Amino acid sequence: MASDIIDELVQNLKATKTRIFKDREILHPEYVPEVLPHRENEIKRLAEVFVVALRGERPSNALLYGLTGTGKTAVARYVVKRLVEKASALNVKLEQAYVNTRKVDTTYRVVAQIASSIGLRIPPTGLAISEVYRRYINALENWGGVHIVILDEIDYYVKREGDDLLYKLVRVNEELKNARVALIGITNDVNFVESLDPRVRSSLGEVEIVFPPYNAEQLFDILKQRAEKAFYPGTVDDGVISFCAALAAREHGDARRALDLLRVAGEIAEREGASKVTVEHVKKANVEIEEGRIQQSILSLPLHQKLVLKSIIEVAKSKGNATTGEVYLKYSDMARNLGFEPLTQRRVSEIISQLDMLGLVNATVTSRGRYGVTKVIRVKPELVKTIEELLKDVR
DNA sequence: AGTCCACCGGAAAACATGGCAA
DNA sequence: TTGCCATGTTTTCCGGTGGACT
Repeated sequence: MASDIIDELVQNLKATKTRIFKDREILHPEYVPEVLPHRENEIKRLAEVFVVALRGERPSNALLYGLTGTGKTAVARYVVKRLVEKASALNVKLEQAYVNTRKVDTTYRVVAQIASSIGLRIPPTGLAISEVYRRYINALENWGGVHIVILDEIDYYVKREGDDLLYKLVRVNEELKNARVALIGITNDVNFVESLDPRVRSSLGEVEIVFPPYNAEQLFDILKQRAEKAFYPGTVDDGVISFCAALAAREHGDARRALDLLRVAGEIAEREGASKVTVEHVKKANVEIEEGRIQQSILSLPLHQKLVLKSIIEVAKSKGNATTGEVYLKYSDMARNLGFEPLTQRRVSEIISQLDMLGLVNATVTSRGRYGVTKVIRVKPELVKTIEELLKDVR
């Protein structure tokens, strides 16, 4: 029985596998293409600054700004990758470290990851940060090359952990005799720089490069270029591509978004066994991306978060909205019925804020005068069903 | 003009876990 | 083994607050 289903899927896979995608990887956000259209100026500026690394000198630090999906990361990785290739051809000691400080989110782990790119293994925990730091500097000194460190999304990091690490990294060269460290900071938040210690700012931002958003035509070129490699000829018309470009251009020219749309549209087309990707597929992709994001975030919620969300739904269903106090009562009940000790209201309040940030509910602090200040929580009606369904049997 | 509600949200500290080094 | 460390979650404590109500 079950094997029939599997057989069928495997049949489908064989039948459709090669029809639309030639190489799906090309559309993945991580992929760094050989050519970056409409970023020639940025590439040139960054390369001009960093090329001195090939002489073993320390390049100026650079700071790249721009909204999400404007090619900051791609440009940085592209330039550095090319330089490292050149360096090994010229026998120059040059290495790169790339850290996304939103994913790798503590000082310890950031330093550990930077260090690992010059072959230094740091245990996942157990050491004092100062010790990790010392080991990195020693390793650098023994190695004696130029280390280019790309810190992606540093605004997130600095908001959480402060700028101590940046301060140290920026001044690390003072402690080094043989080796050099150069930084490339990447941020989405233009105001972020203001919040930095002035000394860090001036030295991290020795060179600043601003990435303007792409417009629809530029997005079209980017998609077109990738689509030619990712899809078989004749499976994706220009009309489809420009539709993706237009949708993404509406969202401040986010190229990542555009690529996602195109990739998911292709996947849908493939699933449906269509021979071409159509505008309809793109529309479906647009919906699917959003729904998938929501489902994903609900299902991956920890138990208490789920209970809180469930309580919100139940309270809001009868009244239209809910307040922290009401939700807390409901939640405490629920937790006790299931045999758990409820968390404190302070904590639940925080959980509600998190749910808000995930976009699952809408919580705004509102003063109701005589009746106190509280979060008024609302849930989008179209989400209620989905959430109820997904949280039906939380235990 | 002042009161006072019902929370907010920052800060610190407790607690739990997991790991290193010697 | 013992002592130290990082990290993540939650609790404890508490000053702060916008505006309806008196």
